[in-house]
This record gives sequence, structure tokens and C-alpha cells, in this order.
Amino acid sequence: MADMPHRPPTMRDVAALAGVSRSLVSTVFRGVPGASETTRARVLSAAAELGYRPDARARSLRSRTSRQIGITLTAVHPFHVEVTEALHEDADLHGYQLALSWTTKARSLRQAVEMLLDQRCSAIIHIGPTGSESDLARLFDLAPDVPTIVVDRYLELASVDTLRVDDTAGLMLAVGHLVGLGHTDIWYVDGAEYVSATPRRSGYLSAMAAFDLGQATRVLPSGGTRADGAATALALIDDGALPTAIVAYNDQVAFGVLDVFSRHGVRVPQDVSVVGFDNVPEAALPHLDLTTVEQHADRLAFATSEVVRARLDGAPPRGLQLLPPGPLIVRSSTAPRRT
Amino acid sequence: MADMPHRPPTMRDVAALAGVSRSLVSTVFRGVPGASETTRARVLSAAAELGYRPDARARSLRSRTSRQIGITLTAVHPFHVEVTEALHEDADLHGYQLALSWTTKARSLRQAVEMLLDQRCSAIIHIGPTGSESDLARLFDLAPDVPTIVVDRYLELASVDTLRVDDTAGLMLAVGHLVGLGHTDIWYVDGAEYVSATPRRSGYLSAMAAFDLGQATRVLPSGGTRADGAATALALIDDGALPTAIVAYNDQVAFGVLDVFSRHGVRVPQDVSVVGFDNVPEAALPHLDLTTVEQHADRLAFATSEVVRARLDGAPPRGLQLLPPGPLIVRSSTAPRRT
DNA sequence: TTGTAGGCGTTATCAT
DNA sequence: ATGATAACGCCTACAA
Repeated sequence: MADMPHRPPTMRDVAALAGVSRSLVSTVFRGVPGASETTRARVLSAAAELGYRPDARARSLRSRTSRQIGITLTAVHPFHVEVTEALHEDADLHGYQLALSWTTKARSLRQAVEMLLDQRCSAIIHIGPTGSESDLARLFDLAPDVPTIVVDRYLELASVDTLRVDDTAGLMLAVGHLVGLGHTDIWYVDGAEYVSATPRRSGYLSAMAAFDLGQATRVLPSGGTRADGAATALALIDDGALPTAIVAYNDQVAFGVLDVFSRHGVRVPQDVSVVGFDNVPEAALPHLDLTTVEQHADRLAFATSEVVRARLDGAPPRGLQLLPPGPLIVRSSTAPRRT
Repeated sequence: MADMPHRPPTMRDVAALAGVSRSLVSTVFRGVPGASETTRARVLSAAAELGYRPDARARSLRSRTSRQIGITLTAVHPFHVEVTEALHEDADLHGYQLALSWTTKARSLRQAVEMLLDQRCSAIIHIGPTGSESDLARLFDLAPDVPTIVVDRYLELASVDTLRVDDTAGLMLAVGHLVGLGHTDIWYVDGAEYVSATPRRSGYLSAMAAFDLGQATRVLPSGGTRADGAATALALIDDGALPTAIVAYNDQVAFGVLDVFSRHGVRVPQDVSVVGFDNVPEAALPHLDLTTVEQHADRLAFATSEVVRARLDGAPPRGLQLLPPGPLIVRSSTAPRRT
């Protein structure tokens, strides 16, 4: 595989055309003082004429600073996509780049990390990484000196920073809203092994207990996808027993529930109120209009990028950091309990 | 921002520990012949002990071959995500890496491309790029020597390779299926400015004409998202006039139509048959079960990666390449016309 | 099979 | 303000 037939112009070419030394070209392109206005203009116009762009590899190699932050994610979780998009904006603002590395059925987190490491990223952010805590610890140990930040997952690892929205508090918002509407039969559609399923489940249980509804709890096994929610709703309808309100592990699951309910004549919110979690963009669509717990992807991203910069400046990892859940977004999927 | 507190080990460290020269370490890590078995083992164990991994930047810089293929995409289109995942597998197979560069509301295609160019990717694949043909041409001209491949978009540019599934043929499949079921009032929900909306629309029109239904055509303005489909369906219901069959620009739009229909008592397929395009994973969910035109993301990805390798070997661009649409996947959203 | 020398494109350092 | 020189980590010669 032969690469790059005709090589792109280098600093040397620009210097020759502008009639200056290579150092001056470097000075101009780094935007540091030390070049007169006239030379700066000459260099810039020579570069434009040649279509010159500094080689990031050489730059990073020599300057020992890549200004690249690695990101691992699955690319299928809407909330994670939102977070990553917001991270891009923060990166832009602070003059660094994001190197994206996907995990798929065929590409392990380890492969994703190794690619990032080989490129000598300055730090790595893992968004919703799956796998056991010990597997992850082993993975992070591949390069103990590269600051590691984990987003949207609980981890008891002192060597990394972990950022999460407080799920337990979020569930309290959801349950509290339904209780305020007069509901007592509030069931929870569980996220099984999905990211942060455990804290959300226990958030539901403790919220119910706090409202003295501890004996009315019911956790329905499900999953994290629309298909999971649909399957659970179908099972519910087959059983013939419905609560007056449902809290779903996340918006996707809630959508699945809504889909099946509407196809089986169960009216939302007249018959059953439904609450989600995440407030993904789709939740605002007129025909879904889902009451849900906001997670503020942009705030999470902002806090993450602050931590990254602190770590890059040499600060030690601070362990787990919990962000308050956004407000509950009340839409038309919830209503007072039918009397 | 200080980077990398304690520098990662280099070839020099490995060579010293193994008691060999640096070139031997290089030989071992490139996997080329020229090192004895014992040396190889010594080098490998020294590297393992130090946690050494070759520096991709230095490697790429010196060898003048990055083995990196750049990809631009939006990360929100399920079909594009599928294609990219499949591209990852092909890349793995052929020993190169994918450098992902997202475009978002805040990140233009130009920014995405520039990042890839700065990293000196060997080639760039654009998946479903938006923007006018002339804007794209200008963008591709930034680095005329970097092979450019465009996927899922029509382009009349001789300087790039373009790969697409034949939309017109796909629409013929969809319309033909409905005609076979006895439908004559077949309306089309249009994709507006979305990727390949034009060929699909004209595919619909010519298919209808081919079945002598040219006077029964109706193109409903919509868009490319679930929300667009929902809005169009709502307008249809408000108007009180429904066809017996609908072909949607893509699956997302079809889902939006299904959502609204089920919430307004329009039964699918008893009252209206609905056909999508793409066969995204969600189309197979039991409660949606959408009849749709398969696009075979993996075949498209495979063809793309073949073209990339050809271009990297010096082959000239071949212009537009049309792949046959996959079969029509018949599910329960279509049925014979009610008599 | 092994080692030495030079350079990829850039930045850092030190002259002028 | 400008330029020469060395070095970043690696690979490609070429020599031993």
C-alpha cells in the first residue's frame, strides 16, 4: 500500500518560498511573538500559496505535548453521543483535539485504548465503559501515567477520576413527582446490566421507602434499549396487571414501553403515567412528550473537561464526583392518578 | 497544560534492557524477518516488562505511511454508524486504523477534515457528507493528493470515489411489493434535503410510472428524522385523507409515521401499509416489525474499503459506484389492500 | 544476524 | 528579529 503519491509541503518549502528560516515559519504558525509583521505576512501568504498545514505528528513528537484527548465510547448511546459532542466544544475552546475510538461487538475496549495510547494522547476519557471493575483497573494500568477519566459509570478506583450525574437523586425526583400526583402503585423497569442500573434501581427503592411506599415497590426485569422496554411492557400487558405509574431505567426503555402501550390501547397518561431518565432529544417529540429526568450532557461534559485540564496540569485524581441531576422535565406522559 | 509527567518508555529503553541495538527492536516490532528467535524473545520480554508500545507518531513520520484512514460522519445516523462499525472490521483485517472525526452543529465538515489532514491520514472517507457539491469540491481540494472516498451521497466529482446503494432500484422494490399486494394509492414521504433524498424521490416517481400509476403519485414533504415522519403523519390525519400504502424516505421517518398512526387509531397494516428504507436494527423490533429495503451496511463498507486500498495503491478515482440494494425485507407493516 | 548513521517535520535552545 | 543546530522516537538504508 503506497501512501501519499505527491508529498504535502513542509515548513522547509514555506521557508524557501518566503525567503526566511524554518524557525521563523515555526514562530509564525505557533502564534508566538518573535516575528515582525512583514515576515509574518510573507510566511502566511507563502503557506497559503502552497497549501501548507503543520504536521501534527511531528509537532506532537517534538514538543512532547499532543494536545489530543482520547475518547472511548460505543457510538450507539444517544446520551453518550450528546456528551461527546459537548466535549468537542470544550476542546475547541481550549485548543485541543479529540481522538475518538469506538468499541463495537468486534472491537474491544482494550483495542480502543491501545490505539489511543499508541498515538500518545495526553489523557483518555472513557464514556460509559462496560466490563468488570477489575478488568477496567487492569486496562487503566497499561499506561498509569496517562490521566484517565471515567464518565457515566461508578467506579471505586482511586487512580482515576469518575464523573456521574447522581442517579439516586434523579430517581428521587421521578418518584417524588409521581407521588405528588397521587400515585402509589409505582413500578420500576430495571436496566439489568446496563451502565448505572444499580444506583438507579436502589434510588427507586430508597425513594419509595422514603415516601412510605416500601411495600408497593416492584422491579421489572428489562434492559437498556427500546426493545427491552417494549418486551417488558408486552409481558406486563400479557399478565393483565398494570400499575398506575412506571419509572423506566432510561428514555430508550420508556420509549419502548410507550410504543407497546399505544399499540395495545393502554393510554398514557390516562391509564398509566410514564417517566424516563436522560431527556434525550427524542423525548421532546410531540407524539412522545416524555416526562423525564434531565441529565445535562453539556454540564457533565464541562465538568469532565475541567477535570481533564486539572489532571493535565498535574493534579492528582479526585475519585468519584457526583453532579446533581438536572430538573425533572414534566411533559404529558404523566398525570394525576385516575380517581 | 503540562503533558505526560513521566515519559513512556522508548525503543532505546527496550534496547538497553534487552542488550541489543535499537534497530533490532524495530525489526522485532515490525514483525519482519531478520532477528533470531532468542533475540526476538528477549526484546519482547524486555518490552513487556517496561510496558513499551511503539510510538505511532514517530513511526508514521519516519516511514511516511500512517496506516490511518480518516472518517468524517455525524454520529447520529444509525445507518452510518453501522457502516463505520463495519469499516472498523475491514480496517482491522488489513492492519490499518480509523481516525474518526465528527461533524456536529458546532463542528463543520471543514474542521473535521482539517484535523484529519493535520494527522496526515493516508485517505479520507466521508460518510453522508452534507453541503453543496461545490462546497465539497472546494473542501476536497484542500489536499488533492489525499484519496477521497464519499459514501452514501451522490456526487458528480471525477476526483473522488463515490459509493452508494442504488436508491432508485430500492424504491422500485418497495413500490413493486406494494403494487403486488394490490395497492394503487401509494404515497411517498419525502426526505427533503437529507442525504440521497433526490434519487429516492425520483425512484418513487419512476417506479410508480413504470406500474402505470403515474397519476396516483403524491410526494409528502417531510425530512429525515423520526420527528419529521411524525409531523407528516399528523398532518395527514388532520387532513382526513389517507392512502392505502406509504413509502417512507427511510426507516426513521417510517417509525415516526408508525408512532403517530398507532396513537391515533390508524392500524398498520390493516388500514395503511408502511414501507421504510435502510433496515436499521430497530426495524426488526417485534412491535415495529417494519417492511423495509435492506442496504447492507457491511457490503457497502466492504466495497468502500476495497476502493480505499485500490486508491492507496495508486489507482485513480473511479467516480460513482452503485451497489445493488439488498432484498426487500418483508415484515408485518405491509399487507394486501383492504377490499 | 546484528549494528551504525542519517533523516522524517517539527520545536527548543542558543547564537547573532 | 532572525537563523543555525540539535533532538523528539522511529525506520531505512547500509555496513559489519
